[in-house]
Amino acid sequence: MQPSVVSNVDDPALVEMRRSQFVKAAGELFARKGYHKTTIREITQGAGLSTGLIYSYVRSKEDVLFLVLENVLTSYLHEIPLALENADGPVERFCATVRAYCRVIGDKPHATLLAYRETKSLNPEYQAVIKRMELETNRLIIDRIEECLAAGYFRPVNIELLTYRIVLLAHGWALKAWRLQQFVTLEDYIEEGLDLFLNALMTPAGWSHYQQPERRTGTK
Amino acid sequence: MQPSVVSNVDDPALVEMRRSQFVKAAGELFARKGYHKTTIREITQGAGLSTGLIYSYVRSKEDVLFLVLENVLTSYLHEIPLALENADGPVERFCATVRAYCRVIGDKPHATLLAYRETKSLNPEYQAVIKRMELETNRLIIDRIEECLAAGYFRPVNIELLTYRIVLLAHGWALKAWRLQQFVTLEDYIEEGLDLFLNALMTPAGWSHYQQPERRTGTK
Amino acid sequence: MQPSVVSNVDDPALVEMRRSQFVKAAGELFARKGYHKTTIREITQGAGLSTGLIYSYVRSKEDVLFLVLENVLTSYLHEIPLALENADGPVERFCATVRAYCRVIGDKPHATLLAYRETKSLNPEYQAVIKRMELETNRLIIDRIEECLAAGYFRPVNIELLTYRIVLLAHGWALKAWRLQQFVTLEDYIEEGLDLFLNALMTPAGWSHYQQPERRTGTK
Amino acid sequence: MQPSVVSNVDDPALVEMRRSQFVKAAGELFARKGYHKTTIREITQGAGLSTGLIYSYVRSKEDVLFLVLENVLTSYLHEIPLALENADGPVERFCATVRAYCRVIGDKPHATLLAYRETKSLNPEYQAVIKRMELETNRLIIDRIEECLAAGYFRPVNIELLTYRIVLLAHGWALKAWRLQQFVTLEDYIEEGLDLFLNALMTPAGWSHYQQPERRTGTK
DNA sequence: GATGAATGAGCCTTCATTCAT
DNA sequence: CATGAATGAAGGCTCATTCAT
Repeated sequence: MQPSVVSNVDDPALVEMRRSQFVKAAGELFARKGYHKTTIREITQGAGLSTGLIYSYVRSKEDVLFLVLENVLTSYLHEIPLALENADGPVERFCATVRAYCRVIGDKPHATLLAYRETKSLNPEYQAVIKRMELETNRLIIDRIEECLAAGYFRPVNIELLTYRIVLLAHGWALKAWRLQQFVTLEDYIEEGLDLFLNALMTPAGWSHYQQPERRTGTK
Repeated sequence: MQPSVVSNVDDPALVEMRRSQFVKAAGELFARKGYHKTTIREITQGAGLSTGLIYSYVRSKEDVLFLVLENVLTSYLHEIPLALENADGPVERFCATVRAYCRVIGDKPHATLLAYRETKSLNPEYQAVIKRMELETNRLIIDRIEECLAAGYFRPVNIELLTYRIVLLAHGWALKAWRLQQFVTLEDYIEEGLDLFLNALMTPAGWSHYQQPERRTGTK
Repeated sequence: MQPSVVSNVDDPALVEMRRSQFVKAAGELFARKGYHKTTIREITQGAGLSTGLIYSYVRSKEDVLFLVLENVLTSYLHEIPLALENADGPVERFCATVRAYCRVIGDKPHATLLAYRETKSLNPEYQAVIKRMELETNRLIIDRIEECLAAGYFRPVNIELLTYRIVLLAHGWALKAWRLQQFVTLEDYIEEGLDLFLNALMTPAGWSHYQQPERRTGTK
Repeated sequence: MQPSVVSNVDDPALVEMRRSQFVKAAGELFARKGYHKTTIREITQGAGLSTGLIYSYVRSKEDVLFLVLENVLTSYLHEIPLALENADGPVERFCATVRAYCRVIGDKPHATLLAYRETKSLNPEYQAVIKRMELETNRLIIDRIEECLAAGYFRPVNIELLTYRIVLLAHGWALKAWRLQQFVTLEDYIEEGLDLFLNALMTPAGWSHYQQPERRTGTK
């Protein structure tokens, strides 16, 4: 991994610690007020440190935004795979991943919103890094789909497109949570969404191997 | 309609014309550089007019953003219903609306991205107006769903939730066009999406009344 | 008299009329909001005319201020001498002039305040004209003092200084009216002030010829 | 004292120093060019500091004006009472205060003129503070008058009114210095003014206790 | 003569960034 | 390493003035 954001300070543990302080404060402020309306002073004050110090750990305000977004994406990359630990078959693993993705986003929808809103405020290089990380996250889903296809449990599909449909299922909650929350819980939103996909995707072989959970809406 | 943005100038035709000039220039700049990085000077130059003039037609830079977003939403509200003119049955009307929604957004994805990115830059009052307009647009879909339900062509569903799934189908294209375009056309994206929903929603009665187009992916 | 403020318009009667419209509106606005916080638009709107028109009767905003101030000073020059019509002896004429001066100012204290506040906003040439007019007004007092001296009714005094003491008596009311009004009427303020001066100035010969009004405070 | 003007900077000594730099520069500029024609850049340059810095010590340009005026009034409040140190009897103390007031104003007439000219440029709250300070200054005079009355050295008078006559004596010099200087010195202006008042005010008891200075104009 | 839309210079204020301590 | 005062470029907005109609 490239040392995308450079620091004046040598001690890596200190760098790590200070950055996480700034990123935490900045994340909250950016989510609430937006990147441009947040000042460096607010960030450093929020972190309980002095104004100038942040420039020992970051070259510019833009770096801070990048670190915040990188942080969000990295957490996805770390947390989603944990869901596979207790999942057995290919379909179960697919479902577990979708649920994990949705829950991770449902857990901090503001972070995802922030990514949608402010990624464009980054320079092209940083944007590219963020996009690359999104693609890495997508891979978590793609791999599950391919497992299901390999097992003959899913019909042939455009894998990339299906992946994005699932990404949009997850992100959709963050994007429209302000309204969706009024008439559905996150868990119901997930299950109904999964149901939709499984019904369209699963082969008979798939169904026979898949232990469906109780609640199902559009059974065939 | 509330005269949400006031003007110094009396002649309504002139107001209309100048505003559309400013809105056009601003829309392009906001989409390319973002709201905050765009200056009033750039907007007025883009419109071929002098710096100060814009303040005869708008009270603040924020007003310009509101007008741009209002303009986008209004165009949706006007253009989507046109698709109903040649659609006969309830399901056909539903499909026509979904297609129209997706195409309207596919036509100017930057406008939709702008709405996602910058609505938060508006004051709460303006945000509320924008949200209300989004709900009005949703109604175009809700009405189609209810027609299908009334005719017994769709199974019982959570209407609001289904509406948002369709909204996300349409918006999803704008949000992820940078990647989706690489492996699917808008039309295929639409049809496959529609297919997914119809398979999950349609009753046998629905199928017997609905003239499916040639291309279908997940046949029953 | 120099045509200090020039106009594009030929018809003198029209010039006179329009100017008085603008001066009236401007006078009120300047007194209320100050010269700099008043806009040309407010003035023209206050006069019920269009923005551009004022520049046919005046070269600049500064000209308007000059006209307003000139107007005030001119009115003093016209109104104060009227008090002499019914005044007989030198002392009576002196007193009548002092009273008239104070009353003229008491009548529109805002105009005098405006002169104190905004004369410095004029260019040096205009300031000089205003000062010259003030000196002309002073002459109305000086002449009265000289009459009393010539008659042997006033002791020898520094005429200019005495004049300014009287000017300050009059202007003082305008300058401090906000407080003075709370514990004295203008008429009492005048009479007590006059009394002060007469006691200090009058010779025995003066007293024997002067019909004192009833009310006197500090009699010897 | 209320912290009417707030500062970003903590160190009180620094705040004090910087403010006095800005106030000094601003005071001169305001007196020469007026408040509105003076720019923040001129003030900061005059203080030898950078443009933005002033906003660490002041919230707005208006604050600067307030500080300048407050500074003037405060200096009156501090300096005038010093005159009492060597003054013995009530009348001596009265005269000393009047002289001190006149001299303080004669020392920096521009400051007093500035107060007359620009107080209205302040918001109502600040105006009220300034007026309150003027009343505090008046108290310095009122107290002297009351001493003289208590001792039976002055005849009964309207104290407030007399106070304002003295205030106007002092301010009058600032207001008309441009002309008065041409035919009288400040000291003569003061003594002649005092003389006028004493002759009108003093009781026989007063005279017998008061050591008149040599120079007297209107002797009894 | 009258109108009012258009111009554009200029000002207050903000805030990312620097650097002396 | 940390602090926070200082810098100065840049942007939103106002408004006197012009000029085509």
